[in-house]
Parts: sequence; structure tokens; C-alpha cells
Amino acid sequence: MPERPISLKDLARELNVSISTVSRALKNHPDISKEVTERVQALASELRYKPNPLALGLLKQQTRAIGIIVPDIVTFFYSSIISGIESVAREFGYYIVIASSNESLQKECENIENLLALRVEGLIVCISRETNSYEHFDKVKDNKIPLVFFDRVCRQSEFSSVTVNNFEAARKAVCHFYEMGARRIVHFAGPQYLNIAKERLDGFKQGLADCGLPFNEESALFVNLEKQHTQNLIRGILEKKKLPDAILAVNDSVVFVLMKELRRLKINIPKDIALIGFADDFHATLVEPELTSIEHPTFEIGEEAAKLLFESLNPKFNVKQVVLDTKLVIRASTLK
Amino acid sequence: MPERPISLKDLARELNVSISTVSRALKNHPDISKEVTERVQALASELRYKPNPLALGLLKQQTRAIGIIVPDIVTFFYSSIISGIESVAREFGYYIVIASSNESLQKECENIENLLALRVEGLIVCISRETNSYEHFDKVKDNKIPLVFFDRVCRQSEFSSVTVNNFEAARKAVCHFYEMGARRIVHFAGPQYLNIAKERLDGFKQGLADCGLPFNEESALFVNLEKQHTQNLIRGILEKKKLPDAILAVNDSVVFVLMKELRRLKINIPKDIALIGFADDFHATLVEPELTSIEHPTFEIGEEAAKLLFESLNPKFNVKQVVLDTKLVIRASTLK
DNA sequence: GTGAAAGCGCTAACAC
DNA sequence: GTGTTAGCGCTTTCAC
Repeated sequence: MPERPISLKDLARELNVSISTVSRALKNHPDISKEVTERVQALASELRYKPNPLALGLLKQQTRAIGIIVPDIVTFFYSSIISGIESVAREFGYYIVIASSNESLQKECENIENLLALRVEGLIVCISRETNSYEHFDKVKDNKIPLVFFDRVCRQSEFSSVTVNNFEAARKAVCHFYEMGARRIVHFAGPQYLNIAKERLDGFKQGLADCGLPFNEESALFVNLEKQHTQNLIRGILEKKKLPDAILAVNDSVVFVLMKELRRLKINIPKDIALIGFADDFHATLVEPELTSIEHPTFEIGEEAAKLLFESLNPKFNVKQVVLDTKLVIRASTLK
Repeated sequence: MPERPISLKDLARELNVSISTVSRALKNHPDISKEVTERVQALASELRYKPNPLALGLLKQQTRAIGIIVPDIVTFFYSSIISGIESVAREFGYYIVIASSNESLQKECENIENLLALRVEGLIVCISRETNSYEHFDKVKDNKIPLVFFDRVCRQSEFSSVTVNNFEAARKAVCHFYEMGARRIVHFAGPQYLNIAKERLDGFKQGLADCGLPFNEESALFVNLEKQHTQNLIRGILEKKKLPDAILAVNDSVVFVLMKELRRLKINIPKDIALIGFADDFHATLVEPELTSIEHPTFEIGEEAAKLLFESLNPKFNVKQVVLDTKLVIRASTLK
């Protein structure tokens, strides 16, 4: 067990002054004489005095902690967003406490409870893929703790959020397919109660419309974002005779499952099927052929979410929606 | 700003009893009458009373926080280890505070300072690739804070650690190359002041010896683990006339740079060059051809490190070295 | 069976 | 210019 760290009391005793004198001297309070101030500061740095954050927190009613809830921390998408949040939090002198929901609504609720009990001063959340009810955020509101959603969001009139222009991204992807000659374009879509999945599907539809292509029941296929489920579904569709010319995948996990299955079936990308995914730079260029992808500014999403959160700490701040741009990066998977 | 959360005082006032009675009632203290206990607990749960962890921490001199320092949190290797740590920490009712060094020694030192100032009760650390002096861990010792290193370690006689059998893994990789017919086998090694790099190189040498192959100055190439540096070096070597039969890469970032360069130069894997990397399952099977790799039990490394840390919280615990096994998973990149 | 009081480390209002 | 005091939320010893 650690022996107690140096406290103000220790310094005061050593120097034969009162605790409050020490406290003031350390803050260069003008009342304190130069001589005392110097002696105090000298001893403090010699003994490596560090104020006890617990005591400070108790006094000021603040923990300088912000909580983050993500579906998982292992995926590049989330870990790089966390990284962005961390860099801003560090600037503000806050630390981050990470909790992962493992894509489970129940765990998400528990995480909320735990982080509130921990007295975080704010929350940054990406809801799980299961999350289709939103009452658990009432508690956050009751506690008057600011909360910022990112990517997968809800209750946007009440909470700030950072998202990307999913609609436009999907629309553009379709147009790119069209320009490259594809006509039978299919979207592997996600659960429609998730804003991101819905926006992407809507953008996809708009893209088809813009290109004068019909949207019918064969145009979109719904996956629940579980790897196994995706895999089975993909096998089903690919083994049918009529392959599409092009597929837009709703996210990175879907796109990589898709690539593996296409490879297994010796279906050539992009000759037989062109492919666009929502994916990050690192992974998109790792695979062969390199993947045309809709890139999220992940680090920036994290930074923005954190900035928004710190703005919300100011009581007269109003809820705000930040929408960032994605970039369609064209690579080999769509170049015929 | 959040209005104050419910405190014992609030409950006491409401119920016309003293604070200490409330405190005891909530813990089912036998002294307190059933009737009072019930009233207290009823009100507490109605008002969603949660003890203030700051006050508790101040009193008991504990934060229930453990600090983690990693080179980065974005890489799968680290994020999945963090995930393992988190799962154990959660079991023990601790939360984790993550700091990343960005592979910088200076930032690593700052992180140590910050986390100690935060009064974490323990530290789990993977040193940066720059770290070749170790005095900054003196402070941790002075503060009597338990510390567990993982993967990249130092001062093993003083601190516990979790590593993998790098020597044996590299040795086996060489033998596998040999069995597949390779004779000119090269190792892309890391900085030798890092234990992992040294152990892997040593194992590599042993592997050559076991197979009756010579080790000479062309057998190993040193990279500093920076992507750009690796890339340049690789281009240099690959553009020379005499290509090796097989390459063992010291880690995943090197192996993926290597794969990209080989692809760019139209050098076929495994026909022209066989390849083995230290890499994770997800990425190894994402690439084409799938990569024979030495897989780390990443989640388990995190779990073990955390368990070790919680054991070290017990003052009569002795420093311990845990070595986990890797697995050579054979895939297309070494199958001629 | 319950309450009062001290104390964890710190700050700030109030003495003097 | 410096000390005293109260109080942040909680537990625990000591009174009654």
C-alpha cells in the first residue's frame, strides 16, 4: 500500500506555518510575503507535492473526468475517435473514462449508471447497434450532465451530436458507380432504427433516382451488423445467379466480410463487381484490390465531440448538431 | 452545471435522523432498527442516492482507478489489450484511465506524472519505442504504486510483467520457412534496446542455427518501427538483385508495409518470397494472400496484466514474470 | 438504537 | 501578511 503522498499539512508542519498560508503561497497569492512564498514553493517542489485531486474534486464538486461509451474500443473507427477525444480532453485538463457496451443495450444502460455514479462531468456516447429505445438517457438529463452523441445518435433535439453527411456520401457513391458503368447497384444496409443506416439507405435511394435508376426490393439487403449474420446473408445473395454490378456496403465490417466472400467465390473486384465501403484509410489500402471508400474524419469526429462537450459545460450553451464531411476516395475496387 | 447529487445529508434531513444513522442503515448495520433501515433504504432508492466516490476516495485514500500507458490506442494490438484490462478491472470495480505516449519517451514521462498526480492505484505500461532509459519509473517506485509492464518491458527484477515467448516464436517461424524450402531467410528486426526486438532476433538466429543455416550481416535488417523509415529501407533492399526466399517481420506495422511494397513491385507472395509476420488474426486474414502469422493472445495479455496488478495491490506480493504462448498460424503467405 | 464529532486534503471567508 | 474556521460527503469511534 502506498504511504500517504505529501499533503499541505505536511508542508505546513515542516515550515511552521499554517495550512492556509501554504495553500496561498503555492498559488502566488499576493498577500503572502515573498520570503514565505519562496520557502513554501521550494519545499513543495523538493518533496514533489501534488495537490490531491480527490480533495479538490470534493470541494469544487468536480471530477475532471468525462465518460465515453462506445460499442467497442477495438475497432479502428472507435479507437481513433477516442484518440481524438483524448487529445482535446487532455488540453482541457480532463481525463477520459472509457466504457464499452459491446453492442449491447443492457451494458450501455449499466455503463450510464456507472459513469454517472462516478460523477463524470460529461458524456460522449455512440449508441449500440441494439439500442432502439432511449429512455436510459433520461437519467443523464435528470442529473444535468451534458452529453454529446456521435455517429449513431438519438434524441437530437435534446442532446448535441457529431455526425457525418451519410446521405450525401451514399448518394455520391451511387453516382460514382453509375459513372463507372454500373447499373445493377445494390446496397447492403443496416438496421433502419439506426440513424446512420437510415441516412445511408436514403442517400443510396436518392443516388439511384439522380441516375435515373429504379429502386426496388432487390436494391437493398438488410444486415444486422453481426459478422456471422452478414456472412450468411452475403453467401445467400452471391450464390444466386444474377450478380449485381456494384455493391455499397453500409460499414467497414460488412465490406470486409463481403470482400472475403467475393474472393472465396473467385468473383473479381472490380471486373465482376465494383465495391465501395464505409471504411478507414488504413484498412482500405491494406486489402487487394485497394478499396474505394467513404472515409470518415475519425480523429476529427472525436475532437469535435469533445469540443462540443466542453462548450456544453457552459450553462448557457444550446444544443448543437455538427455534421462533418466524408470523402469518397477512389481506388482500385471501382476502376474498371 | 449539475445541481448537487443527493447526499447522505439530504436523506438525513428528509427522514429526521442523523447522517451516521443513514450511513449505517444503507450498509445494513445490525445496530439500526429494521424500521429505520427500511425507511432509509426506501428513500435512498427512490431518490437514486449514489455514494460520492470522491468523498469515499478521500476518506479511504483510494481512487479505484488504474492507469494504462500505451504507445497508441489506435492499433489493434493495444486496443485489444486495453479491452482485456478493462474487463478485469470492471470485475474488480476499478475503472481505467488511458494515456498514450504516441511512441514518445517525453510523453511517457508526462503520462507517468499525470497518472501519479491523479492518484491511480496501479499502472499498466507498455513502453514507447523510443524508451531506452528507465529512470522515470523511479517515481512510481517511490510512490509505492504497483506497476505491471507488458510486451515491451524493462527493469524486470523490480516490476512484474506479461510478455510472450518471442524467442521461441521467431525460432519456430524460421523452422517453418525452412520446411517450406526457404534457404535465404531474412529478418526485419527492430531496435535492439527493446526486449521484444532483441528476443525475436535471438530466436531468429537460433532458428537459423537449428536449420544449419548461417547468420550473417545480410540476414537481419534493422528498422526503427517508423512507417516511413521502414518503407524506405524496404524499397532499398527489395530493389537489389538478390531477393531473399523468406522474410520474418518483427511486427505488424512492418509486415503490412512490406506486403504493400512487394505488391507494388509485383513480387509474388509466397512464390517469390514467403512471409511471416507478428500480427493479429483480423488483419492477417484481411490481406491477400492471407498471412502466416505469429498471433499474440492480446485480450489475454490484458487480462493477465490486470490480474497481476490486482495481485500486486496485496503488499506481500512478489514480482512475477508471466510469459504467454503465441501461436504460429500457417496461411497462404508461406505455402508454396 | 441513535447521534455527535473528528478527520480524509483542500479552499476561502473571515478574523486579527 | 498570516492564522482560524467551516465545509465539501463520507465513515467510524465514542457517547448516551
